[in-house]
Amino acid sequence: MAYNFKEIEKKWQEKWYSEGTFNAKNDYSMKKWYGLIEFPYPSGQGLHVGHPRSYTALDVIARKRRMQGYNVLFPIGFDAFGLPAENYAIKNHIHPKITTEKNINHFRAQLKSLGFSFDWSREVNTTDPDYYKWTQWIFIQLYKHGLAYKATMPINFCTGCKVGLANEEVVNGVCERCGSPVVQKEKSQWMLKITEYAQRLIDDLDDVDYLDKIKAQQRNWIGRSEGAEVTFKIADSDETLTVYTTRPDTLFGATYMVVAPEHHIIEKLSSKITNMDEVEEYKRKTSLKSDFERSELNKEKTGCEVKGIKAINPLTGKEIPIWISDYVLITYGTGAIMAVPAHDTRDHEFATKFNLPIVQVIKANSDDIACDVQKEAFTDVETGVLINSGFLNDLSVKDAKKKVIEYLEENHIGKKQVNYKLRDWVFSRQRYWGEPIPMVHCDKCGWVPIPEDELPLKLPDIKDYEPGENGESPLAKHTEWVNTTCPHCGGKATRETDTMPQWAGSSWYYLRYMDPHNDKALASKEALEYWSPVDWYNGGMEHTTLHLLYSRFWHKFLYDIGVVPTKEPYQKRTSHGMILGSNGEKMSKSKGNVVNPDEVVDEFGADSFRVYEMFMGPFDQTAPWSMESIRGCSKFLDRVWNLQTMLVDGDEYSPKFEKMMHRAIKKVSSDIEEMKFNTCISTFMTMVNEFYKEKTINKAEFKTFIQLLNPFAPHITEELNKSVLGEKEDLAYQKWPEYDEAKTISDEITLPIQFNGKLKGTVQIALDEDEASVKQKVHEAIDQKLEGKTVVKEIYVKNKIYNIVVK
RNA sequence: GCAGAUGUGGCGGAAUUGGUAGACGCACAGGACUUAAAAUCCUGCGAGGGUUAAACCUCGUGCCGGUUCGAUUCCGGCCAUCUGCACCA
Repeated sequence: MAYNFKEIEKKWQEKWYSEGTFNAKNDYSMKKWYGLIEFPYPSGQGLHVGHPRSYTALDVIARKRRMQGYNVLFPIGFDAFGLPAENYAIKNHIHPKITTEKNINHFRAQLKSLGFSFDWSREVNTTDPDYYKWTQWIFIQLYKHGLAYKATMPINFCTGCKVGLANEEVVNGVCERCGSPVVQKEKSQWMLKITEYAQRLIDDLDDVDYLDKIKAQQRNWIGRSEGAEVTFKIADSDETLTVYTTRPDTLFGATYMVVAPEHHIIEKLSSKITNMDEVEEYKRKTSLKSDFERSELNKEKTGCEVKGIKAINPLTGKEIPIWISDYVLITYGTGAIMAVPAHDTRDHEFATKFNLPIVQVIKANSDDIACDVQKEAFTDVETGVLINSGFLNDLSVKDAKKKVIEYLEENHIGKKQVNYKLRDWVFSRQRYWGEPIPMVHCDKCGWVPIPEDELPLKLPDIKDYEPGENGESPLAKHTEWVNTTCPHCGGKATRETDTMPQWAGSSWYYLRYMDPHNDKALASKEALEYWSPVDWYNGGMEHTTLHLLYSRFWHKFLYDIGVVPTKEPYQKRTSHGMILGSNGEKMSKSKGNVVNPDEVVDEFGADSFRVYEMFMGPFDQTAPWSMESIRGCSKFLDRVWNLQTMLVDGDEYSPKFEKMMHRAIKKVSSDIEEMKFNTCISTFMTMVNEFYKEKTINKAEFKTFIQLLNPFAPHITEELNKSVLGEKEDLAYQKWPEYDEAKTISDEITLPIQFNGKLKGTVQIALDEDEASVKQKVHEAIDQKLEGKTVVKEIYVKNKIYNIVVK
């Protein structure tokens, strides 16, 4: 007898969502739990089967928390600004607002069909002016506190379409749409000073419960390094060139310098440079490459000597040549390096190619370690000792670093410097479908934020979303919107026409959920105090270095200005693995391996879908989709449904199942906390197999079983609770089952016996049986196999194993 | 290239974190039920050898080496795959 999931699931969903069963309560005296999933971008393709993996996982936890008596906030919303909607609009001439609304309606219906316990009364949408009013408000606060500034930054510029492109739209250096070459074009952009928070973003990781791999990736991305800045004089000039190095100890070995092709020194000294044509040509070639291509190590090094100018090594006093090369990035450090080919792999490669001198200044402290620096750079920091380095000779690398920095500081030619790989956040987009940046430019007053009581600055309703000429935003064409008056002096002024990146809205959405309809503040003080921080945030590993870091940055800023009560937004962060197509590749239309969740729900039901996604593999690892395997989960739920045919009376667990029941409660309770959902499901399956084997289950066992299963398969279990057990109260808020530790422990143990670590037999012993007695039993069981062997040693690990070392 | 992860039967995976490798599921095979099929229920299922059947023996967790009474688990070195790299979200 199969259960009618179509009817049953629909019935419960209608009840839940019309009654608001799962809405958070406004009773701030209750203990709270705030669970968060990354709100989706409502794409035209609809929900991906990957979305429900994360949502089901946190839904399971949220449902368990309600049963544990928490006031649960488990909200949902839509991150709806973005490129795809805009590109669709350009192609099909449908306003992004319309497609976005349509897509959200589709997503909402899909999400409801899966029975997630979201609080739909708090739904947010980043494109709603009532929402982005506060995104703009935060930007203005950032500006007022000096954390938003204008800088000239390169954008990808398509030489064919004459428009700015996102990185994603650049494929192998050409425009995705027209195939024309893409170049880097300088443009004045809004930047956010995330680097000001770099140290705190590292330090405060100690106070949060993130997976270690997430912390590691954030730390590496921020990339703190300690070193020195050293200033090199340019011969016959007042100009200087400052470099950043993590190896100031090798300064005596600096035989040339390399600057990024964009470095300002080139312009400043252009009159002295004798091969400007060559330099310009190299710069032009570089502008075709991304930073990513430029930093690839295995590619052949390229470069060009800047002739006519020389730098002076401040320690040796020698003149050294200056080169430009694209492996030096303008965005890191000072955009210039001192090259020590003897002790840096990249410098060595470069020096070898262009025949530059290699001077050894460090040797190994042991003759056993080979180091022919003409052949290969010697980079070992631990075993190195300084040579050919004047006052640094015979020091270890560590001591030499210290001493040379002291020297540099005393002589005002350098200083100790901490550097971060993290760069400031380019916050401007030359696009239509984003939050307008609420700034006005006045010739007299400069940049002026619009008054806060005029927020939101609404995105004008335009029809031509085509990017403007020369990489301008589409908004730039709408002069009636652009031209305005200066809020400061009342004179003529123009609006900023760039919009914000999609990251803006998602950097603070978790705050809005706490009080989504507030029109006086982004959320009330009381709501922020009660709900902060998010207790558990789950999302993809791919968001670790961008979204997660950006939102931590914004949160810390809001903390600094007294808006939020906690230093960190998220107390705990976990991640889910991607779901791949059945061929083990990423799902994509072109590969034809996309699974539509609607079809799966239609064929197997929401509960089967949810159980399968939890069962398919370890939660934080990628897993391929399998239509065959989901059938197994659907079969499992049929077997659960049919347990009712073997149901007997009983208020307590029967002796034959008692241990299994207590163990199951213990295991499922802790596995959910550890996100080991796959082993929860296998526990349920094993239990059902046991009930089938005995062809009986009593009411007490049945009740506990459906309670444990409820967070995973809420519809079928609520139905069984009502129709079979006749309960009036839904499972959703019933108390989570408890177990008795004493009843999970066996008093008898099957003890494995090994010879040299290999299993040779087993023996039954009592729990904590004394060793002499165990030894006797083991030898009774195994002695015949010991014939002809010499016992060297016997090892007994209490209640675990008995190993006999034999010869 | 840099950074983070992963590698166990035909397949997805489990293993109390150093202690019986392969739980649970899929696929497959056999049986029961049925006129029959589907569904359902029951049984078997790492490889090789061995036995009428068992017992039993050997090998086996990407590869090479190490530590240990004992290694999927710890250490060193390789190889392969996946994810991110700042304007996709």
